[in-house]
Parts: sequence; structure tokens; C-alpha cells
Amino acid sequence: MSEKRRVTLKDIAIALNVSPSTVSRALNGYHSISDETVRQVKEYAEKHHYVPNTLAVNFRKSRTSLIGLVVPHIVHHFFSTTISGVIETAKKQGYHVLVTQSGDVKDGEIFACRTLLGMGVDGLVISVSNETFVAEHLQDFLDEEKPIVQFDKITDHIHSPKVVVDDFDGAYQAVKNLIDNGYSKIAHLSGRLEVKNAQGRFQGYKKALKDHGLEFREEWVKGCWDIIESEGFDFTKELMESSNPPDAIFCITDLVALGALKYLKSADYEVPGKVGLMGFSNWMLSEYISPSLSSVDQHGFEMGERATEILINLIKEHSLGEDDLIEMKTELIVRQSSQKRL
Amino acid sequence: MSEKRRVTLKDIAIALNVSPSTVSRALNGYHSISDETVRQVKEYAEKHHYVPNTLAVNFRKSRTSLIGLVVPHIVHHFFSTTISGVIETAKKQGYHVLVTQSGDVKDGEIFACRTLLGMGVDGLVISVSNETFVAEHLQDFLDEEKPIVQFDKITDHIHSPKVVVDDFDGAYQAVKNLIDNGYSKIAHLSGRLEVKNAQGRFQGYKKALKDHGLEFREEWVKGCWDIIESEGFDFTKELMESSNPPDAIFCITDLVALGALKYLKSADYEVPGKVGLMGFSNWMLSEYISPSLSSVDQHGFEMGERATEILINLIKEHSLGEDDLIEMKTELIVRQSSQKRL
DNA sequence: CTGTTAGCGCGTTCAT
DNA sequence: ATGAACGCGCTAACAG
Repeated sequence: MSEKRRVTLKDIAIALNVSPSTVSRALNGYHSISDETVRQVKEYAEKHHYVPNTLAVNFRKSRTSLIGLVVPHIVHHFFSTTISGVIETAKKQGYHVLVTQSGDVKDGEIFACRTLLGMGVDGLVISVSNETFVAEHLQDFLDEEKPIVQFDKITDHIHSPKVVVDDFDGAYQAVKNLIDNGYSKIAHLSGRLEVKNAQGRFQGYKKALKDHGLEFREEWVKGCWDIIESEGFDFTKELMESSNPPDAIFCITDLVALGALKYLKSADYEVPGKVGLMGFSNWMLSEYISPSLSSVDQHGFEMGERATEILINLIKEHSLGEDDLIEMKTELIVRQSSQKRL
Repeated sequence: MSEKRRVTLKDIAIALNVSPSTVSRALNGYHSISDETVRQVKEYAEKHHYVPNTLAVNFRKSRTSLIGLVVPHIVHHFFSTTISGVIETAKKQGYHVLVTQSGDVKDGEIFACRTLLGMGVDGLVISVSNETFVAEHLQDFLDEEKPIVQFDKITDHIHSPKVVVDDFDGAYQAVKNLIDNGYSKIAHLSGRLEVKNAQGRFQGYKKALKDHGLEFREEWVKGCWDIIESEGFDFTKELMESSNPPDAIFCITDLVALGALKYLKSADYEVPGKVGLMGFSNWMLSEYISPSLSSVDQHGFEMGERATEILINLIKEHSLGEDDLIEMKTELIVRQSSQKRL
């Protein structure tokens, strides 16, 4: 391997018999350089494939054009969609994204944040874990003047802009759809109510019941801990075998609804008709299962996009931003599982 | 905001009245430093939250601990799984991952590679696009002594280790399963045969037919261009309405199988029984649809893991590696759609 | 319009 | 066992 040392500013300067700073200025489009010099420099640079040494530039400017992204899980339809939104938006503005996953646990998140900070990211986009009730690892960013934007799963333990979906309204519309289709005994498989999203959806559920004069029963609300399929299955079994079974179930997320559906089918309940079912999040598979699952779309790409736009603006204006809460509207996707009660 | 300048080596040196190099050596565990000095330095560093400036370190060592990752799509169950594998493996070794997507088009891939190279990644893990028939943008990495490892979708236009799934064997086993279940007129919805994966699966399909004395008919093979659901639907319609319809279909990927299934159901073919169906890739949803879809799992996480291990080893030994081809075994996941022919 | 100088924070000789 | 000095490539402040 011959010495492939890349040409540097200095090389060009020597070759053209000018100073390195002139070359730098010519290349970076300063106005105080003669057209002729600029032409010469650019031509030489082009010809010799000059590529600025990013490491040196970053070092000098002490910024990296890197933004950190932390999500609970990468293999997850909604989050992978937001990741895509973040990356594409960053790309447009000349930023790059370091993607990490917390595994939805506190320690994973702390580790991710530490290494991201260590890598010198210019800012952070994060959807916090279910266990994030302290926020020192986030405060560390702010202490270094690096902005944070939270999205989807957020915590109030840190001051930062937040981009969320209007969970309350989304849940309200979802439950209303069930009601409109004739269901009146509506159960809810919720998440941990300390988590904002879960709380919002729970409140939307309650409000919809109330507005339509339907009764709210504690025993129709089951809290999922891990938000997985088996919880949907087990809780649904429990509900349907109780002395006062519901005729519809609104689930915190599609995966849970899938578990619910599995039980309902195994126990020969007609869905829809006998039991109505509604998910949340609009996973890809919801369109393909049978019956197809009605759900609430969260526009993940747009959320990632919005959060990233805000972050990059903050980075550019050297600001940490306000405690703003941006609520994005959801979209009710009506499919088969919530169709008319028979 | 008070000046939060981080403490540097020099700060510590001055405070302790030693030289910066001593501090550097003490912190990095050189042997030629007295225990006492080491103790003092470490204590001071600890107390004042000394964090090495990664930018400076990277600049000095001219390496970033960054590896670039290019996949066709992020929102894709298989690829998001491989991304996860890459990231987790990199993390274990102290590397970070810049994730990009090519959109499965040449220009997107070239752009991604250029910016990754510009960011100074130490190496590249890539699954090339369907349009990658030239490889200058990859050669650029090798020219800078930065290793590349390809995975899943690979090209021979560049010398590098490659991690793939044994498509031939996977397809063979898949088709054999259909045959074992009594199907004998087996069609294949393939991909573009110039693409390695598609070719491998096609060959495995042919070999399985041949080994079991079944006829191979050109008109039973349909080439999907975009590998999307609608192609599965349309080609299946075409096949089933032809004068000599097949009794089973082996699809290049689950999404195509889903389209096929949609048509078969809409036209009231029993699946399985009347028509057998087999996918490839084992998407998450395949487990949940009805009938559940038999498929071939590609162990995406492990592929990402393996590719990354190889890459990091190459980086560490300053090598570009050989043209090795690592073939990972697939796993046949038998579900309902390929069950016995009636 | 251009050159000179200086230094970002660190690792690494070469001395001692 | 330690310090002095240098330089990585680039940008910015200060002169002219």
C-alpha cells in the first residue's frame, strides 16, 4: 500500500505558493479572496481530490455534526419509523445520527447517554424508558449546553421541548369508534399509568365513556407491565371469564391487541360482532391480520422529523429551548376489528 | 450559563504541578509512572470529573471509533433486526454506529457512502441496493484503508468479506417442505435474478424440484421487481387464472407471500389445502396472520453481529480482509400455510 | 485581499 | 520516573 496520505490545506498552500489560511478561506467561500485565487485553489483541490479532514474540523470547531438518538427498541415498527424520520431530517441539514437503544431499562438508557455524550454529539433526541424517573444522565447534556428534544415517551424530570402524540384525543376517538359501532361494555388493557402515554390514553378512554354515558368499571381496566402479547392474551382471558365480561377491548398498543385477539379466537368469540377490538400505534401487521385491526396511527416518521428539526434549530442558535409540548394529531385507522356489534 | 469548560489534561497537570504528559500516561496506565503519581492524578481527575475530549483523541489518533452502516430500508423487520445486531456488537467493542438507508437505489447508496466516508468512519457494514452494479463509492473506502464487510445483499464488484444466508439451502428446504406436504405444482415468485439472493433462492427452488422429480415450468416463475405486496397479488392472480395453475407458491419474501395470500383468499382458494404457501425472511407478522405463514428465518441479529465482529477485527488489525464468503444457515419455520395438501 | 501567528487537547518522541 | 517540545489539520485573530 503506497502512502495514501490525503492532501491537506498546507499541501495546497505550498503547491500554489500561498498561505494555508488563504486556501481555507478560498475553499470556504469567504468574500475577501480574489476570484483568481479562489479559482486556482478550487481547481487544484478538485484535481487532487482534496477532502477536508473532518476530524480536524470537528476538533477545531468542537462540534461534530452528530446527533444522538435513544429509543427503547430498534426492532419495533413505530420506533424504526421514527428513527427513519430522524435520520432523513438530519441528513437534509448535514447532520448524522448515532442510533442507540435503551432496551427500555434505566441502565441501558444511562449507558447510551453517557457514551453519546462521550462521542461529543451536538444534541440528543430521546424517547425515554419506562424506568426513567430521574434524569441526571440527561441533565449532563444540558450542563454542556447540548440541547435535548424528547419525543413519544417523555419525562418531566428534565426541561426540554417535547414532541408527543395527542394520546388523549387518539384514545378518545378510538373508544368513540367502538361506541359508535354499538359496543357499550368497553374494557381497557392499559400500560403503567405512571407513564405519560399510558395515562393519556387511559384518560381519553375514561372521557369517551363518560361523554357517552357509559359506565366506567375499575375491573375492566388491566395494567400491562411489559406491554407484550401474552399480557393481552392473559388479561383478555381474565376479563372474558369474569362474571361481567366486556363486549369490546381498547388496547394500549397493537401487540397487546394481538394477544387479545388470539385469546378471543381461541375461545370462539366473533371479532368483530361479539367483541370489538381496537389497538393503538398502527403496526404494520395490523393491516394484514384477520380480522384486520382497527388502530390509531401515530405518524412516527413525522414525529422523528419534527423532533429533529427542533433539535437542529436549537443547536444552531446555541439554545436549550423551552419546555414546550408539541402535540401531534393521531389518525384513526378503521379496519374490521371494530366494526358493528351484532 | 457560567463557563463550563471541561477540565483538560493540562489543567490537571498545572494543579498537580506535573507535566501534561505525565498526566496522560498516568491516566492511560503506562508502566513508567510511580504509583503515587498515578494515584494522585486519578484522584484529581475523578474529583473534577475529567472526561477526555473525544474529538481531540480522535483527531490525534485519526480514528473515530465510528462504523458506518448502510441498509436499503430502516423500516423493515429484517433490516431493523440486523441494525440492532450491528449496534449491540459495536457497543460491546466500544464502537458507535452511524446508520443510513439507501432507499434501495444507487444514488441513495452513493450519497450515504460519501457522507459516511466524510465523517471519517473507521469501517463500513453494508447491504447493497438492488442497483449496485458498480462500486467506486465502495472502492473509495478501501483506497483509504478502511475495511468493508457486506451482508445479505452483496455485490462481487468489490473485494471484501461477505456474510450471507445460505439462500440456496433455505429455499431448498422451504420447497422441500411443500413437496413433503403433497404439493407438486410449485410456482415461484422470484426477485430480480441478477441479485444474488434472488438467484440463490431460485436455484434452490429448481434443485428441490429436480431432486424430487417434479417438473420445472418457466411460466410458473414470475420475477418481482420491487418485491412488494401488490406484485404478489397480481402475479398470483395471473398464475391461478392461467390454463395450468400451480398448487403451491414459494415466494421470495413474506411481503410478496402476503399479497399472494390476499389474492388466494379473495378468490376463495383454501390455504393450506388447496394451495400451499411459503414465504422467506420470517417477518414478524407472519406469525400473526391467518393462516400463519410458513417461512425461512434469516437470523438477522446474528448476521449483523457476525458482520460487525469481522469488521472490527479488520479495523483493529489494519487489514482489508479477504474475499471470504460466510454463509449462515437459515431456519425453516413451519406454520400453517404449508400444511398438507388435501 | 492576503500572510503570520497561535492554539484547540492530546499522544508521543526524545531527552534527562 | 518524568518533562519539554512538537505536531496532527484546521480556523480565527491580528496584522499588514
